Amino acid sequence: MKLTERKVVAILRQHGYKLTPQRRVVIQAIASNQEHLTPTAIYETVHQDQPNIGLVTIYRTLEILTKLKLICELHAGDSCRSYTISAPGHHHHLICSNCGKVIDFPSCELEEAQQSLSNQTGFRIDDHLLEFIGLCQACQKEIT
Amino acid sequence: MKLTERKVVAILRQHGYKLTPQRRVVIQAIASNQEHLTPTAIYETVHQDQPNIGLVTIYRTLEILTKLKLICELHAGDSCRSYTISAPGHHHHLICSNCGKVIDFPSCELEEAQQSLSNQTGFRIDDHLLEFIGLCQACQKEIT
DNA sequence: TATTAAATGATAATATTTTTCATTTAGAAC
DNA sequence: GTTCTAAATGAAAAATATTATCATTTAATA
Repeated sequence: MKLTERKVVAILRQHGYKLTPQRRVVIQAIASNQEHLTPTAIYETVHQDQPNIGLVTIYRTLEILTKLKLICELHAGDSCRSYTISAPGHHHHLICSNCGKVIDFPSCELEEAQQSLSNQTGFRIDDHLLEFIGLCQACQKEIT
Repeated sequence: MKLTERKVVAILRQHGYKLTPQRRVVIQAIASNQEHLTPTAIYETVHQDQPNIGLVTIYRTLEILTKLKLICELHAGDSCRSYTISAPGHHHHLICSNCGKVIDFPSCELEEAQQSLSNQTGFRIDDHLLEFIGLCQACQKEIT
């Protein structure tokens, strides 16, 4: 279960951040969208409800939400920086390269690989980036 | 064993691309560097040998080399787009977050996970992005 | 309702990437 | 070696993305 809009809002507050209407719409835009969105796409979306919002505010909000791990930054595909609402705990993403839909999954079987890699190389491994890219069912049909 | 500068040059030619001095120095810069480099970093490096080279040429060369899979694009870390010389076949990267050093490793134990994920979601999975991020031995010492 | 630190928007600055086009050049043909 | 031609280059500008600055506004608290 991904975070809901309400929870994100609550956590933001718990961390001492003010809850502005601008932040609300940014969170809503991300949370209510199955796809991952670039900063510009988010800007265009929220601009409909909130015509005065500045792009800078989008960037600032994304920075905070990322820091608090309320949203995730995705890298695969065309855009090198797009966002989706976070699932709790350690997880990864499966992304549709056609429509951008994101599915997250918790299982991570990399612990072992990571350990042996660490032994072999002497690296201290802190983190990893894993994303799967493919076509969702709907897009498979659509494309054929 | 990663590709050597010579092999990259040969493959480039085999595919009908001309071998210009500019492309040579770009390849050399990437192949001879243990770290991963951003387009700008490559530009600054080659600029020493070849002061007239344009940044555009860097971008164009990187595009071709990536298409031919002679270099790999990395995403983790600060810069969302940097390059390292390619290892042959399917492989992934372990990156030092301090010095940028890149180690590649062939083992990929994701086939199984990928299959079960595909079954669960109905996605057709085409690709995946996996990078490990940590500190190399030298940097571990340096930092403490 | 008043207060204040935090947040915003406007603007500009900087960085990154792509496009356009006239000029140059690598490689093939002779 | 010379000629030819498509491909590649560099310069410049345009387009896009991101960050910094600062005066003004506002959410949260008292």
